[in-house]
Amino acid sequence: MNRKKCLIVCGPTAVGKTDFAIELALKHNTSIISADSRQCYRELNIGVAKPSTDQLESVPHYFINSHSIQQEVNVKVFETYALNAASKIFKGNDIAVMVGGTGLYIKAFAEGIDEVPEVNKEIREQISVHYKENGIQWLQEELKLHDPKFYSEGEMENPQRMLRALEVKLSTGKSILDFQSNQKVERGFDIEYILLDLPRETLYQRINHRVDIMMGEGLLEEVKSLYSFRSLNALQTVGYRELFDFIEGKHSLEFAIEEIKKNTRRYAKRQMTWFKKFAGN
RNA sequence: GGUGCGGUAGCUCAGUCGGUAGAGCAAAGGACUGAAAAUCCUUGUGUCGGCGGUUCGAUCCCGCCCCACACCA
Repeated sequence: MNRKKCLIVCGPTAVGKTDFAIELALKHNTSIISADSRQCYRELNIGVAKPSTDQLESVPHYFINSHSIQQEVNVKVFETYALNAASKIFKGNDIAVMVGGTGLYIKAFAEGIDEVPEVNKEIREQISVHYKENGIQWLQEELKLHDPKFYSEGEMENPQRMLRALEVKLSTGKSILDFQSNQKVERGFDIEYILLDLPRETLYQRINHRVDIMMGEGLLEEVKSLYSFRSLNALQTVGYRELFDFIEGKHSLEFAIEEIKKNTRRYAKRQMTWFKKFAGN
């Protein structure tokens, strides 16, 4: 029996991953698993640069429009979903195509992510409330008290990591660091990375241009229609946050658009640090 | 034409009572185990507008010139 293979197309935003992956999937007569933490939401469209309707009809896609912004989607959800999708695809194909820009999701799919028991929802909520009221200093004190291992080894200036560390410790009694094995799992299929890249200047021009196109397509109207959901994780997204600020009168539309471009460029830069590592393997 | 105020890092500016300079933003590099388009870390040499003068030494003081802004004509 043939060994199955997943081709993972990665690269910074606006580099041309979508078109490339469609061609690749058509060539192998297979399906695509998206590894994008925002395109999975059906309520998000213009701002997340989804494949076109035609493209979605030409190749079956997984993890596009598969969730609602009101659902909790995270790296574990993605890992489970993507592995399931891959096994479905491999029933009829030797090749699967994955494409996306979310480095952590790709890593979880390719190398696995350690199992951590569900955290207690109430604990999570309480921690969140306390943090909002008392700031990072409170988190530092709590971790010093409850999770000295994380306090000495973890990222003690990074609220998101600290929030997670604290909720895990208080829910399970163990430090999050003790759940982390740093072992890659064996997936039972081969993985080949295809890194798409462009000169920085060209990429930045494409990003700036794409933002203008999104505005022309009605991004502002889409954002307005989602305003009441602005506090959801799914809406902590470049292109949406900046326009929420504009809607609230914090700055002009021109400024918001420049911010979207800038934040997209920064995002692309962060993506590259993930993909350089993948491509190096 | 005259007067005033400026010309310092890509941008906005601070500063050096004369010993060749530093913040914010931008930018670059990096990290990443249930928010990841998130979150966090690191990185600051630039003819201190030009040419002269004074001085051991000038970005700083003096002179002239150029440029910008404001006001007066």
